[in-house]
Amino acid sequence: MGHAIAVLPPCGRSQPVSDRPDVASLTHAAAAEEVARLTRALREANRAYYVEDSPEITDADYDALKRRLVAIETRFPDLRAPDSPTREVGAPPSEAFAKVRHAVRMLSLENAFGEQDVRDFDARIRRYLNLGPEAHLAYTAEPKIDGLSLSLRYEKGVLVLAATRGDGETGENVTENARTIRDIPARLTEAPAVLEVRGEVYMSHADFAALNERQAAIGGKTFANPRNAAAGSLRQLDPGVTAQRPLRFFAYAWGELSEPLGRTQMQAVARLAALGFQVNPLTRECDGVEALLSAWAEIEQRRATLGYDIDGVVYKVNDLALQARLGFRSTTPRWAIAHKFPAETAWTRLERIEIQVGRTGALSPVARLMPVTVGGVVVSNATLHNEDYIAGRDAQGKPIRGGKDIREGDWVKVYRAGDVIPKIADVDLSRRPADAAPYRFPEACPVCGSPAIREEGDSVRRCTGGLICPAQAVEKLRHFVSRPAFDIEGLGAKQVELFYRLNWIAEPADIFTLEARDRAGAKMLSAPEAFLGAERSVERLEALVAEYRELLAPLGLEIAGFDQIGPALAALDRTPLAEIRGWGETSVRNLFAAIERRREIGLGRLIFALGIRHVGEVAAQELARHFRQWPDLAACLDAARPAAQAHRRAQQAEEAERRRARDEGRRPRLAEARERARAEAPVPPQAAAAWSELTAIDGIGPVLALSLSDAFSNPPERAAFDRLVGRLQRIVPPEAVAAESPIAGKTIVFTGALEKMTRDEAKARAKALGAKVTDSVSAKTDLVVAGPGAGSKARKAAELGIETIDEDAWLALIGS
DNA sequence: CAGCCTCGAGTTCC
DNA sequence: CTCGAGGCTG
Repeated sequence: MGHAIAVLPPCGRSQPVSDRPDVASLTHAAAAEEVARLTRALREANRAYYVEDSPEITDADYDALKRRLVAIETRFPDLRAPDSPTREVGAPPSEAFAKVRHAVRMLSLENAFGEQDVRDFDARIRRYLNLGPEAHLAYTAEPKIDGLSLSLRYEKGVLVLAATRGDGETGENVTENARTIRDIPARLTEAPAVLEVRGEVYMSHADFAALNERQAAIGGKTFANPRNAAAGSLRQLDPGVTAQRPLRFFAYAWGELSEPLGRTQMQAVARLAALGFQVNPLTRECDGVEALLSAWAEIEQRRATLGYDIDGVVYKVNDLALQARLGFRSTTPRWAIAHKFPAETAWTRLERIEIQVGRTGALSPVARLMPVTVGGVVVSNATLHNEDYIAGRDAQGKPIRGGKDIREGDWVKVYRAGDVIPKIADVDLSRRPADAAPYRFPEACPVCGSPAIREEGDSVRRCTGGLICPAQAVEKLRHFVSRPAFDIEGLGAKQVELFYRLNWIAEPADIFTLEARDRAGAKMLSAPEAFLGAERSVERLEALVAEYRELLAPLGLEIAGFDQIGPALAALDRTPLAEIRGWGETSVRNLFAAIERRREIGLGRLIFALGIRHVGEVAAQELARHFRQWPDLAACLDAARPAAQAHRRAQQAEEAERRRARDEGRRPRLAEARERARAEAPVPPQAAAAWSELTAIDGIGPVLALSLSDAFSNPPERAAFDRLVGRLQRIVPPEAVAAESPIAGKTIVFTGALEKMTRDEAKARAKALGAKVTDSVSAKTDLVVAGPGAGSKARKAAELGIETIDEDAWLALIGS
């Protein structure tokens, strides 16, 4: 069984750090010996990594060694040498936790906020499994604990690894800390050879209150709520501190297993309890959706008396074989959902509305609030989405049902959507100040002053400044260095922003020349005077002085007036980065090494990093898989340009026709308008071919194709791409997906009825195995799976001589 | 052509 | 985490 998408290596296998005795049980002599050994190993690894550029051990192993050394040094402070590899400057505390890959991804859950969502969930599952509305379908219901998820790996019954969820794929190794939690057994008897138990670490209300009292008494920091207290406690560098914190653990799921825990969710949970884990006593089996809803109501009633925080009820399909059939979407299982309790709300005053400018130029209004506690957290900002949201109208200008226009000075009801994002639920009109005026949304970018335009049918107003706009430039850079993009260690959002403001980096390519400029003693991209520009208004000058005062103070430079900004920038320009306050030899060396490492980058990451509108991680990966080489992508886009232009002209013609028709009060003749535009400027065949190659890629439609074409044919933007690519050493094509699967890279068509699985399932399986599923048979089709009742598609396949198999042969082929 | 599903973009707080 | 919208399916 197992819905395990076991493409990732099991965590912690190659590094037997766990075989070594607990730090707590080490003698001083043994510790000293191990410190010497770890120090040697880390030095050697550093040398291999930085000097020879050929890492001898993996990052995870390196982190594991380092983590062990930190633990020993924490227990025996006298063993911490002044030149210990753990003393690297600038490494934030979280770096001390090794990163570990989960053998089986830790997913999040889809949320349901009302009865209807739950009924939709049930209906969707029935549809997917081909079950009628009356068919018996059992679920489980259990309280959703408000803590943090943890994965515990047991090998031969011994706890070898505890990892936080992280991004679901990679978490942090917190084994030493987890060992101090009473509910987490260090050893299990009669456990499977490999067992990954997943559950929630939490703190009870009573323990939380006592902890905060203790913290207050010793002048330590107190926590806002039990969840933060639990998170803060688990992520202590010193396991000794974690041991003092009253953490608890409920088990409710599992990752990699060497043998099944049972046939159903209920059985598996019972087995976890039998193995010695705490499982939530309110977990129960529910027959059908009505039973789920009454379980929800009952658990909500008992919420206040449980003694720990819960934020909803989790429903799961009980039968594990059905869970396996249902499988996963990109980040959530199809067989589970979290039915949330209504969010807590609080009233406060909206002080003012500010506008932020995003990477794509979107102007987003944010409400600055009088700080207020909502659900245990102090909230001082809330999103206002867009212009219409504030005005209380929808995109068509019609008033939103119950919508009110939101004004500065209003009293507003705040809640945290999904317990995270603060939003405004209501406005108290009776308390509105008499002088409150409707908010006027700016029609120019507040950062660069360019016009901010709202395209027809679009809900957001966008700054048209493009790369001219500093806000957009910074946001693009932040996107570039973000985790799913270039992910340069030591160069986070904060740093790129600083470097941008100091004029050391203006575009991605500049990151790769920074070290050379630093060495040459001239990091700035243009002379300080030129960078600061000529005359300005008095207010602008004051703003600049304030901005640079704040920016430069942490670097040890005091700014009193405008005249001092230039010289300060010039002084920084000459000073090697390693000598600037806040930086050190080691952190600078690490930063430059991290930048060097990224001269080799996956094509998908590169495409995503460019920050082209509509092109996210998935589309970028899809493009990379198709083109495999950067020049091929660029060539296709160059070739497709006339077709893209034609597409845009056709769109504009359609739009114009729509407007004309509306004015004249007749029905628009869109096809005609399109046709006319097309006839005026015919598209060369190569361009048409390139355009269809593009739009034939899974997930790439005309909007994405146009956006890509725009980016590549806009000269300044294209030049920036080319400069960046010129600075890279190697662009790595994506790994062929599941190359070992018999259908990898093939194009498959399903036709007729399928009896043993639904069409959705069959498609999902085929995609997971690296195949492309389409629904029309063509010369490009590799395989047709025909069930009973197959008609024209099967005939066409036969005509074209395409391999056609039945459902049983298909099942045999994919091995299930 | 109309729903449905997924992806992309923007946002908050610690 | 949510909303809007792009793309695919029927």
